[in-house]
Amino acid sequence: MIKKSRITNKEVARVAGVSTQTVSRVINNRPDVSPETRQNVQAVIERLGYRPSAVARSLIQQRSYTLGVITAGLKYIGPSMILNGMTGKAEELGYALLLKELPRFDTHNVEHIFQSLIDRHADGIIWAVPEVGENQSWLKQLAPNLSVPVIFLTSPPHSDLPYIDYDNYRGGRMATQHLLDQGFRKIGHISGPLEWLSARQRKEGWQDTLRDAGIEATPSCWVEGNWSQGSGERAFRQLLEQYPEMDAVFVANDQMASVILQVAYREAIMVPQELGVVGFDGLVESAYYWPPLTTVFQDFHTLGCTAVKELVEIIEAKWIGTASQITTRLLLQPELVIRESSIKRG
Amino acid sequence: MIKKSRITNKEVARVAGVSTQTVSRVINNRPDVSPETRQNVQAVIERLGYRPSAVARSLIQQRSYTLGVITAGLKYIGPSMILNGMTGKAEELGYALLLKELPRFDTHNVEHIFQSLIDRHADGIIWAVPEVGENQSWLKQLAPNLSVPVIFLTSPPHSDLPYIDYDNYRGGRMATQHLLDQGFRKIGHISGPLEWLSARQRKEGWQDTLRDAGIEATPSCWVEGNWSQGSGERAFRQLLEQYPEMDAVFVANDQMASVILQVAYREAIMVPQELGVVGFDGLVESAYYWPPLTTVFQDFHTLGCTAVKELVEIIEAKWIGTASQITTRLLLQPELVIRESSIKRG
DNA sequence: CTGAAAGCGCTAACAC
DNA sequence: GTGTTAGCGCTTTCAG
Repeated sequence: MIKKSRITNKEVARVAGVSTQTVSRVINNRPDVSPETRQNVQAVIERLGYRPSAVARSLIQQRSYTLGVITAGLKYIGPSMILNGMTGKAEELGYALLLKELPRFDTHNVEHIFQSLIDRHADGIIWAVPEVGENQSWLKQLAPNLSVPVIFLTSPPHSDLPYIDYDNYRGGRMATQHLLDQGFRKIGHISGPLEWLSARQRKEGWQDTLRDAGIEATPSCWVEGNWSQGSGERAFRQLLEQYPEMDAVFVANDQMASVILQVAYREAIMVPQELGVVGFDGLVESAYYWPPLTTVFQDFHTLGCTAVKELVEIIEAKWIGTASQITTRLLLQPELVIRESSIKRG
Repeated sequence: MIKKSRITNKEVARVAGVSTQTVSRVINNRPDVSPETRQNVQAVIERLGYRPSAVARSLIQQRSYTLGVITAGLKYIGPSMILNGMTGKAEELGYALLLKELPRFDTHNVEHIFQSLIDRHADGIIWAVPEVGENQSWLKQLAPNLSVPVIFLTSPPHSDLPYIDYDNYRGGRMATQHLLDQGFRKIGHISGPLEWLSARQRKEGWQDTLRDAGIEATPSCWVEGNWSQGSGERAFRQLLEQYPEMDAVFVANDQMASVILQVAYREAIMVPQELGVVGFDGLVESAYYWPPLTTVFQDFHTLGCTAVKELVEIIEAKWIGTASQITTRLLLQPELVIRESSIKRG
């Protein structure tokens, strides 16, 4: 039962006729309380609907069981699926989540965001913002000086900070290799904005795989998009023009790929016969595009789960005094989901 | 600058040679401090990188400047866009967000979720979970007994609790009326799952509008989907069968509508000439469907903003002692976005 | 204008 | 087993 006003330890103690200390022992399941006393106190707690104040506890224990999450772009599905994974795991592990969202992906001044999380005694912080432009370089200097552990959800920061991410480079390679395996040779690319590390990595994967196959990726083979549908259409039309012999295209995300499928359809370019298409991200809807889209699947939900799990491990280790040397560095492997858009039929 | 270990008020006081009280006055911008003292203390604060503990403050002030948010289905775009709106407004108003997500939309036992928020001294709670089945009836009994204000992001709870939502019923009417205006007469409907209040409301809007136009919506005119693409396809095929004379369809969300457009295309059903289509939600991608989809737009971002704004107003009013009678009840009006999928050409 | 004392709600450390 | 004392970091009295 939830009570209108806050019941305190003291009141419980008074009603139960014991000291606040004993009440404390009971709510913390300490062994050194006699069964009768425990039962009695327990009963009073239930009757009064007493709940210990997490705030007071945080203050005395110097632990809040709270994780700070810094994200950006919640209006896109990727970041929110990551968050979705985090909430579940956090709940499971008994941590609450304090959420902050940057106004833009490339927001620069984020020190006050960290501050506000630390002011609230967050036990650890998850930086779930993609690396765009220079938005991380200075951050990487800041992070080691923080009093709480931070884990990055972005590719290798070229430092010794803990991180977890999907291997975008390998994803790019997988997509391209798959198209090569299908017999496509003139493989174009529509990238994300190159200020994004992940866009660069996907593009490099494409480029290197072609090179390994003895094919050179000239500048006319690719166009830069900005992840959005609109940019996908523009990029595709430009690519058709500057690379007319193209027989397949690796698109850096599914949203742009969806538009490309539609434009191709309208322009009577047969997919996959005349144009193989592979996307990236593995959005649920990509299975319903026409034709169904082959894509590189990243499990954002798991990414979020894992981030929380790892961070909590670091926190607890630090707490127990175990080597705080748990420097998590995980590069998760994406998965190629093969559908019709890339299967060259006989 | 961020410091590795927490600097306390006391330390600042010691270094500055004043009492902790004076430090407190300075950080709270109280007028009763001499300019010199203030400057001196200010300098020490900067130098030491002192930041007051929000936790200690919460404890003494009985206010945490924290809002609890209970959401569900973050892996879908709607809930996350709402959240996106909340983070911005909360930041602006100086509140932090404590995030909880229900494992499922129809999670029943949520008392412990409220508890955990209250344990952490949230100043108010936003219930951003759609009404599904009976998941709210008992909640509405609980809410008035809570020690903190709660605001609902769902349609009229038939009680006196504050809420904000989009008018789903009117949205359904707008969509249907628009199709009628375009000269369509046999207007079918693919609804969301009817355990959802919003699905029922949209359907009712469709039904009533048809009735007002002297058209009866028989059971064969509609099929129930479950919001997903897959269900959309199934529902559409069934509807084609049981309502072959249908000349337009109002689909309860854009995701299902997108699949319907594709199926129609493949089956050589011309949209909009042979079949007018209107969706619901106003997803960004609906503008890129083929043909571009007419849809009922709800601004989720604004919904989230407004929720935070209203809740904070209630909180501050309560704090100032102003009539806690600010019972917010807002039904926002959705907006019809007309695109090609519903324009009957000459 | 400034400081001393008290206490928010809880728990660690030590008595008994 | 249980109570007492002290104090987490801050702010609200109330003196001076």
